[in-house]
Amino acid sequence: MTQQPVTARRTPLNRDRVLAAAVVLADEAGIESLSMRRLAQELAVVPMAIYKHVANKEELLDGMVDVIVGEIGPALHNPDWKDAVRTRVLSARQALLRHPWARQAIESRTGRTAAVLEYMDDFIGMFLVGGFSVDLTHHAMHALGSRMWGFTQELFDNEAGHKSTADVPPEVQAAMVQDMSQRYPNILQVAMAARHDDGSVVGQGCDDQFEFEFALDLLLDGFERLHGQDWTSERAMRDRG
Amino acid sequence: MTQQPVTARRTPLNRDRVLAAAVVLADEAGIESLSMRRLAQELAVVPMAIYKHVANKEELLDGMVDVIVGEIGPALHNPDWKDAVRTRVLSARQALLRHPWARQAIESRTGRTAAVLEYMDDFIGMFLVGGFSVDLTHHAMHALGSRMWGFTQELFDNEAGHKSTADVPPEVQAAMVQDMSQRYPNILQVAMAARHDDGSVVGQGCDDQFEFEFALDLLLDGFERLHGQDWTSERAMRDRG
DNA sequence: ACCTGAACACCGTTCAAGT
DNA sequence: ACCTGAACACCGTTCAAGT
Repeated sequence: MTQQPVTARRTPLNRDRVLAAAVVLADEAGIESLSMRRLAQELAVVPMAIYKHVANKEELLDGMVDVIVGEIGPALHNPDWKDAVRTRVLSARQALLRHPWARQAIESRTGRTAAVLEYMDDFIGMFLVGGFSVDLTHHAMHALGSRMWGFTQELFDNEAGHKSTADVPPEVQAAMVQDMSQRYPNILQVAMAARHDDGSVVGQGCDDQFEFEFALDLLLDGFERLHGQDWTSERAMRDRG
Repeated sequence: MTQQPVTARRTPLNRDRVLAAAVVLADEAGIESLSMRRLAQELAVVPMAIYKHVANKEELLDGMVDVIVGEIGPALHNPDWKDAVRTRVLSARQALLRHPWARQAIESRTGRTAAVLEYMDDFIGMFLVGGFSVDLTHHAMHALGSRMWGFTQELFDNEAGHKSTADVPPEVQAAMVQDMSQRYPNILQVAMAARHDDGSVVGQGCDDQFEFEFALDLLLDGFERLHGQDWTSERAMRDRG
């Protein structure tokens, strides 16, 4: 029997199929490998066919971010704002962790799509339902910044590259530590203090999830304190001078 | 008299001249316009000549980040850690604001150059000199995240594009607000509450510097509190369960 | 040994020629 | 009217041929 043509050939292209394929391609080959031409190839389609469903590459990336936002759990209608916000941020983080490229994509977007605006609107709603003033909510959103999307700037690269310090000869590793301790004594101290299970050097073994929650809770506790004392930006600006 | 050849022709190329030209080009034409070929043209040099001074484009970007880091004021040797950190972060912010592309460049770098490591080492030193435990310092650095470099994720795009809401007809603006108030009522509330001098809509009129300092101080106050109660990550993890 | 033009293997997107 | 091949105007980087 003859081989069936790939499904991509049979079912007609549509926006969702384009976006889904783009997400898979970015997941598997990395965002730097995502090109209109490569994507078309993956869809078994001529490059220009994609332009029927997204205006250009920018719109493709917007759509991909929308897909990720769609994977974030819904906002809880919960009077306990702290729990609601915390839960949703950690849900966003889970979605982000499934798609390593998403962080960079979100950072690079300048405009905001409808899906993103909806997410933010819901997010703001959690503070307001929790009794926050519009004023404090505004500044809290700014303070959360990218943590609203479940990510933080990493201190050190923990991407591919040094997944295994095992294949570096121990004497070379020792020399590196020696060198680091002279050049960057403070970094070394901090790196050594961070628990590590594998005896590796910098940027390893520190628990990203713990770091994320540490910073998140620090901010949430701060918001709670300000909320409790009826903080207003006007008063804060007066106090500052 | 004959025109002198451009200085670029006469003084031989070196790494610093290449980096300086790249910074100027990115400042003036935007980071998206910075290509090896365009940079070569700006230096009145054949494209391949640049490769004598930087291995590839990645290294060029690394070097450009180093230039910006070099513009940040030195760390203060100040027992008042809070003042020292605050001052330096705001100095970093000034440097960043002079080079709009720098934020994206820093975010995109995975490895860390010597200049960046030095900056971080100095930065850590401010906490240690201030009496912080290595443990708390570690987590504080993570919590600061990109704020260490003087930037935060913007909530809304305030780049070029809507510098003047003036040229949008008022009836169109009114219709947009009407539409927003139905779709994204919470965003609209927050946007309206943010003071604005110019009667514009979303993302305008909110004082970025105030927002930055608000979040920074919230974190610094949090660090101070934890420091005062001899916080340790071990205890925090035990408490969390 | 050093320098560099041409070439290679790509891009995103336009456009006119085909059905 | 729709689709698409070829073309355009770029990329970063390799490499061999020139000095």
